[in-house]
Amino acid sequence: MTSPRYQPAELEPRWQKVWREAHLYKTSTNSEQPKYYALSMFPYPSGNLHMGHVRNYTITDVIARVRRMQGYRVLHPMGWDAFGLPAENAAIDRGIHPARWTERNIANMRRQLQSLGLSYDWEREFASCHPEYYRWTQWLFLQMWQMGLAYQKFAQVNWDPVDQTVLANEQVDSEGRSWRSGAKVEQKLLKQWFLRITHYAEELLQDLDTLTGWPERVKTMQANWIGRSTGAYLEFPVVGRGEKIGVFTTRPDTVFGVSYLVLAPEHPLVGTLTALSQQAQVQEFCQRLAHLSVEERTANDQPKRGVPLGTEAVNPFTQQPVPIWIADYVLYEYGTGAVMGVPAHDERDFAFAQQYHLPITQVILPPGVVEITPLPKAYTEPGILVNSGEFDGLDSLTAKEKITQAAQERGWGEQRVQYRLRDWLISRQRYWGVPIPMIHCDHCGVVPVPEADLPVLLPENVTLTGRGLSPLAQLTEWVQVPCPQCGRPARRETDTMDTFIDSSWYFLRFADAQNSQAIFASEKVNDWLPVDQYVGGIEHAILHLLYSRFITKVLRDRGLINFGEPFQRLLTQGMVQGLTYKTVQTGKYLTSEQVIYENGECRDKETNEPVAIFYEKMSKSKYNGVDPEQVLAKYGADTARMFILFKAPPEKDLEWDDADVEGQFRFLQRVWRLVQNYHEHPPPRVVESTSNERNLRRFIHQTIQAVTADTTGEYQFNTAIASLMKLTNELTDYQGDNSGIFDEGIRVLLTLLAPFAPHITEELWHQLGHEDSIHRQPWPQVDHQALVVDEITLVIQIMGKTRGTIIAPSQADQATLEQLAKNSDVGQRYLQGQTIKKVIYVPGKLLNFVLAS
RNA sequence: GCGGACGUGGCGGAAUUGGUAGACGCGCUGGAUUUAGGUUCCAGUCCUUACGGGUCAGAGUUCGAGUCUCUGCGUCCGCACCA
Repeated sequence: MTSPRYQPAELEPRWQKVWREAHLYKTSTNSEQPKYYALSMFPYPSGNLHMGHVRNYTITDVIARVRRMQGYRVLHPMGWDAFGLPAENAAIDRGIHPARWTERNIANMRRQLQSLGLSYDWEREFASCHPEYYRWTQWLFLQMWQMGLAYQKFAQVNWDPVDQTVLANEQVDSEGRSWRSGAKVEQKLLKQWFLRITHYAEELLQDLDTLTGWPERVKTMQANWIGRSTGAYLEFPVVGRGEKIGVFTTRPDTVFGVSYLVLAPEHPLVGTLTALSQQAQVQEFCQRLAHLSVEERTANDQPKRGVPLGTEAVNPFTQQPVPIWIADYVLYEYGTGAVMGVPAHDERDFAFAQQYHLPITQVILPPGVVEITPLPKAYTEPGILVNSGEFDGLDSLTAKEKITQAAQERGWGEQRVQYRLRDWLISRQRYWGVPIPMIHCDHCGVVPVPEADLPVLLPENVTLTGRGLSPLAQLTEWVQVPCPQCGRPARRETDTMDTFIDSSWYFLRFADAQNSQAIFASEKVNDWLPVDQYVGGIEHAILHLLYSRFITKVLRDRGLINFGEPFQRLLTQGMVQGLTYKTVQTGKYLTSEQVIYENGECRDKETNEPVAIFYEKMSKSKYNGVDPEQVLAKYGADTARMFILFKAPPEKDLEWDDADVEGQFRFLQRVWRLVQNYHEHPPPRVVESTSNERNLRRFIHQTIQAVTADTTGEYQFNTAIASLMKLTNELTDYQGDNSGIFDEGIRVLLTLLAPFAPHITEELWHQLGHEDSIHRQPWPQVDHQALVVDEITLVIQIMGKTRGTIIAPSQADQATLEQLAKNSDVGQRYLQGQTIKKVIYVPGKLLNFVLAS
């Protein structure tokens, strides 16, 4: 009798079809069961799955499958983050309508996902570009408008010259480049829509402490991004005029050391406060700055440049007049857009004062220093106040309080908390996004589209060129509408929303995905949410994860949900890296076919240039990608899943290695053979239990314990699979004299392996004669009786060094064990003629003899 | 500059949280099967002939340190003129 060979290409699609037709992964709504919501970040439908997706979805799938077997009702959905620029660019480049391009991509990626054997409930699928979804995105925007959280203002905004749109601060990297196009971002003054995320700054920061299931570094990044600082708001009256200049400072204790004030060049007071004599110079300075990119302007190593306005303000504490300047190092967007210059105690002010020969007045002495000597650089640490009138002799900490208090009492200022976080700019001058549901009327102003008129449909017939105005603005017929309030002719808003809004609430919609009457039923969302386990890339540490937390709090305050944090546990999976070839000198990326190995060195076939080989994140431009479809075709989904989970722990980067993929394929074949041999040559049945049998049973239950811990506590799928390999080896080597335990071993192995390799386990399960799906089996329970041992290996240490082990009865007491140890070979060798000063006994583990030296 | 994470065989990575360092896999070495290559199976694989020595380096706490503390070195990541 020949056993069938393991052929994933045949059995995987076969089982996928069976599961689909049986609705095996439909979400259970049995409220008797505890709920579990396992979610991967939904993908942008670019057209093809990459390995990063495969890793992300495999991790979440295992978690979902384990919970399902453990008796939870599991929500494990999938959808599409389907608005965005690539669709529009495809339309411009290839003349395909974004909607059709997107639908086609979704169809292909859905097929790819299904071939991975992922246990999604496809009945809850949706795409953010469908009106059934985005009408609720618009509805959400209207709620925020009513709450005063959505507003329009003129602002210096980040303009991406390549994608022809504005960007949020979060979408510009530290080099001043667009997160998407990589183009250097320019500054433009435009009227734009914002969401008032700053209203939640304090809560977004505070609640980070409650997110115990989040990686520390994500929380740190968010905390830094929010950037809370405490200090004082102080006002300096302008000499001879009514205006006052308000500044924010974290160092009110240095206020007696102010030798000038600086406004940001964009500050509205610049115009009125510039003296006639300085007008030409100031104008020229501002114009020069306007031409600089953010990066050029804010580079740290640049000399600080500025111009005096020719007017003065009075320091209320000293009654001394100080000159007012404008300078490039003061940011209009932060604080009040104006600062007090204290050169002695601020590095930037020090550099500026030196350059323009402004006075440097020391008002803080380092602890222990009593005399003022000229400073070589700014002293920025706390210290003792001098030259500060009534506050002399106080330490910085106390002085901060007292001076702020004094300012408050005398009407010069107040205590203030300042955040680095800015409001979220959501206007996009692009087509493929959610139309902002607002109407501009010359008589009524900005008027929201009535809820009954939602959705504001994105018009289909549009010509996309990528140039000029926002595409919607060119559709005169679409733009012209009667005002909902007065009925007179009015214009639609032509900007669309940042696609990050779509993804800031999609996790809520999955709880009630088909609702056509409301954004969702609150009781369903309150039942399923928060997400128990969220899995995605670290690149969203700030963007998506901060926005989602914000929107969740907004909906809570609107009374729609009863929780304030959307994601209980967050797992940020590492990158998938591919083997990369790059020429050493020219830095050119090569394919594996373009290189040749000579004398152990790698060289460019064409130029003979030396080539560096290393691992780097997979990407098309680096020729280091591995196509999931090809891997699936060659080894099948189970092998791909096993490899990805085994090669590295989920948070760490993963180096793709074909040899290791082979290794996983071999392992699955060993499992296959084990089961074939098992039911072809059934071992004889014996009733009595032997020590051999007890050992096997203990091994089986140790494996259950280990795999359960690795898949439900800290996720360590690599060690879970290692345990399954050990069990497989143990069962393969087992010289069976009783079949009952061996049966149990095979059954446990297959059920524990099922979440990782769903197809092969289902096939083998049925080969063993079972009718029901293995994925409906309960998770194996640890029998603690089986873990009990009658003999233990006790470690013998002498002075803390391991010198050997002894086998001892597990019930033996310390005195017995000590005697056994002394009589053992190790004892004879090391303890002869020595004085034992002390014995350390760790029950079940070790005996340590401390000798008199 | 500020903040965070990390440093273990040839490689990816384990180590019940202070108790036999190197599980599991890859690679490699030898052997068996095979006409051969591949597959499969068996044995070995931290260094050292041994005594011993080993978790980036150095110090400390402890009966005992990969694990805790301090110093230094190195790598990676985030933020960066935020007043």
